[in-house]
Amino acid sequence: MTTYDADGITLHKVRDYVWEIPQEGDMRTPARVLASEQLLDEISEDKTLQQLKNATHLPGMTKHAICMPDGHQGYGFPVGGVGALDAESGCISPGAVGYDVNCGVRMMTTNLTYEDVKGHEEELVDSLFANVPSGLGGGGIVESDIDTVEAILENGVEWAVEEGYGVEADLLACEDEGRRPDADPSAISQKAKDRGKNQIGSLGSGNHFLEVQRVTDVFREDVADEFDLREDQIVVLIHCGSRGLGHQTCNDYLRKIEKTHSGLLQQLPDKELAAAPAGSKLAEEYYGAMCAAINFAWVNRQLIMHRTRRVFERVFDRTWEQMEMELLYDVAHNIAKKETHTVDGEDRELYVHRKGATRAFPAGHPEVPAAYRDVGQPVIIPGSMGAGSYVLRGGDRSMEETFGSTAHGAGRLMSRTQAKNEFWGGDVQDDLRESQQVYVKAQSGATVAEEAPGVYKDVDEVVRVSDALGIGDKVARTFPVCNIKG
DNA sequence: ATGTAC
Repeated sequence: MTTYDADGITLHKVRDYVWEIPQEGDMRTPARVLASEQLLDEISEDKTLQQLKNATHLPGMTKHAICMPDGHQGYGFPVGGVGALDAESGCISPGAVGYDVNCGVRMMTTNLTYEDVKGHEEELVDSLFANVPSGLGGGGIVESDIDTVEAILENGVEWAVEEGYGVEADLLACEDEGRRPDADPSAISQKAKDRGKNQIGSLGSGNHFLEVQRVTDVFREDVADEFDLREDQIVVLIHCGSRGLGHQTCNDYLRKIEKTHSGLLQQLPDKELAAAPAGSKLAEEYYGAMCAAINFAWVNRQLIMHRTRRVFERVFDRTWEQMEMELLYDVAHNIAKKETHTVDGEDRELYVHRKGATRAFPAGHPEVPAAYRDVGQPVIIPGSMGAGSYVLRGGDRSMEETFGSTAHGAGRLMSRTQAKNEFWGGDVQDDLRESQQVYVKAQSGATVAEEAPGVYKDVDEVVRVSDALGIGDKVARTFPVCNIKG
């Protein structure tokens, strides 16, 4: 049997791209890493494998804890991690969802081609930068009060459409039609609501961005047709999350859960995995709060998308309807969701934690929107500013292999601090502009350095593994035209 | 990711 030794943790090769850490000691299940040897070399550089192993100690872990090909170290639980925990006898863990609840991406298609945009890059990037709020701290598209925040937490994108920040069709291209029904605004603290009220419609900082892209390759013509994607087409990618509101919510519940469920905490190998037992008051409250934060992040992306339509109208002097600027899909990267999965022939209710992982339901799944049900749900994988991004579709093997999930991006190779030592933001910007015709505008040079193309894994390799495993299949590839960030 | 610090 082929094995891989990573600093005290031995992985056994199950088959191509599937590696298993066998169950031992207090592990409740084995753990699996889905990666090529090249990616496994990178994944074993930090604490990812130890964190994955630790995750198998969570009560109710089902089949195995999984690390995606883009996995790296996170708070307690790997980014690029999937953990399906029994929703009746298991638990729910905020650290396995992530601080930025419903950090995610959406892609909007257009009928413009690269030729239409060439020569307008400067104007476009300046106008987007001036009109889409970004960076740390406050200032969003809507300045609101607590009542408005509560309506957003309760109603999600429905609120945005009622207020004129979108159209009915936008709802259909969103998971749960843009509204998580289990949201409980009363479970979100006053402090979190205060942080959220002047950040509605704002990108934030870090790896969050808005990018105008062109489609460079189509791999599955039939699926690309259904997604309305074709070569040379201009599309827009928006990557952001729930800002201070989600961050505060994660923090609030970690502290409450550590205190109330200290007995469970003591059984876990890492305090950062703090979890609330299924059925407990805190598990219900956290789930309601997380779902409300999910709604907030959806509205955030919706407002930014709508503002982008307005910017395109001014720059190209046509209406957004004439440019057919339609939402392809919106995917969540950081959530836990109650889902029914078949495990050993039995239907089970599970809290599927996807932290830096994307739902990738295949063709025929009833929760895939009708427009995509015949081909599988769109999966959007942002890469770096120098490498481009991918659109996949949920693969036929995803339900069996990964609880209907795949990777979420390229995955970091180095920490932000390390990135700032290696790169200078201004140089990165000049390089992208001169050698790749990519126009980048950011609030802070440090953010550009932190997000330099060189800090990311090879997105082609990540996607190749997803495709080879049949969990997310390649549909199209895009390359940046201009990018704004925090 | 984040009012970049409990």
